[in-house]
Amino acid sequence: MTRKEQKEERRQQILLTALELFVKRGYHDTKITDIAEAVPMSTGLMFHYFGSKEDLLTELVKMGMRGPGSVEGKVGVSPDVYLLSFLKQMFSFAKDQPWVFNMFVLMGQVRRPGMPEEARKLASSVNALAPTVSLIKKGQKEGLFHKGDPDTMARCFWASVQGIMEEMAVDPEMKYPDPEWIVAILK
Amino acid sequence: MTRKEQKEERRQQILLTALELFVKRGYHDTKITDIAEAVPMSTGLMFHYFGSKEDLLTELVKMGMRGPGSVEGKVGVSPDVYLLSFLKQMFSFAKDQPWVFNMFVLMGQVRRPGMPEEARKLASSVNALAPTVSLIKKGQKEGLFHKGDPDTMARCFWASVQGIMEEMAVDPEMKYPDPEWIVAILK
DNA sequence: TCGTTCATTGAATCTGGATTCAATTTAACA
DNA sequence: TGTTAAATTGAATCCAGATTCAATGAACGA
Repeated sequence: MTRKEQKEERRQQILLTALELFVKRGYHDTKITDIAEAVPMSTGLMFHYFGSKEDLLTELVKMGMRGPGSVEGKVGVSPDVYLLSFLKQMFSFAKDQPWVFNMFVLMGQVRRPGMPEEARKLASSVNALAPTVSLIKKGQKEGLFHKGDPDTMARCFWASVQGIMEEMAVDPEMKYPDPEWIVAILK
Repeated sequence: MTRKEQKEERRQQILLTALELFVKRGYHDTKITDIAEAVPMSTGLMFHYFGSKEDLLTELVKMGMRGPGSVEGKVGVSPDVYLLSFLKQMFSFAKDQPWVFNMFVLMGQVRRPGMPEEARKLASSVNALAPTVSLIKKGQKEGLFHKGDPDTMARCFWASVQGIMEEMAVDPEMKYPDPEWIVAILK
């Protein structure tokens, strides 16, 4: 089955390359040709591995959904510490595992208007908010977080994180922010 | 000169319509046809007013640059209060002057990769950060804000604001966040 | 070694929109 | 009212990319 493994590896190669380009240049400005060139591989061959540019994006989203992404919150860990460590980990990924970081950014971007419907719906279907909402409620009960609608707070929190991560993705020069700052939105 | 005024008004009409659509659906997914239909006006006529879709975007950016946008910080007002009132104002604009709000969001979006170069460079040229940076330094001196690189802090602050505003722009249902939460990033 | 299947290429299509344009209508102004 | 510039239309054209495809090469099993 070396043949099949070979193919799977090539697929992965394309996915990773596309991920990087999509995040760096934006989906619409990344031509199939650009990805092919970066892999590298002929343009036509891209379609041997993925049915279309949209499919490629969709696959990335699916990959992102399988990933470690979610914020579940373990019992016994206080909510603020938990979110903090999540952010810390994500920032550290930015260094040694850029693809995890990029994936996070992409997942956020795909939800925005103007992105292909299928991928968009998929990405929007994972309600990443829910776990955070209950984490926030818990935090409020414990007096760790300030008052306010937990749902709105959760959205603000992630919207901020998304904004900051995108800033970082676009400008690798940018210094890493202190995760504490971001969690402060809830405190 | 009624003729000229008439034309200017029509131009404005197009700009406002485009602004709304660009923010709601995204630049790439908004076809010239969509704008024309929304104005309403024939497709061809659009090019009587603007040379191209990119020009239209560029004009919007120029308009945004003339606007009230900047955060200057008056002497005598403490930095945190100042930023707070800026956010409050922006949120209230979301209700009665959506175009101001949308413009703010657009200016942020245009800086991102994948947007037309000309508009992108233009929008990036206004260093909106500088005033905030000095505001932050001042705030730190007064002990209002926490320690940290002022530049990074400013970028995080605005990236968060941008993220949250986009969230609001996409989902008008969303409840308004308390501006205090956002300024908390700096405290 | 031979045939078969999968990988690969890149030039030729195809297509969604942006853009153009010749023709038509409108309305300011003499 | 006639003249003329400006507004307007929408169908035809153009073009950047995505997508297809016939041809070629490489590797595997019998």
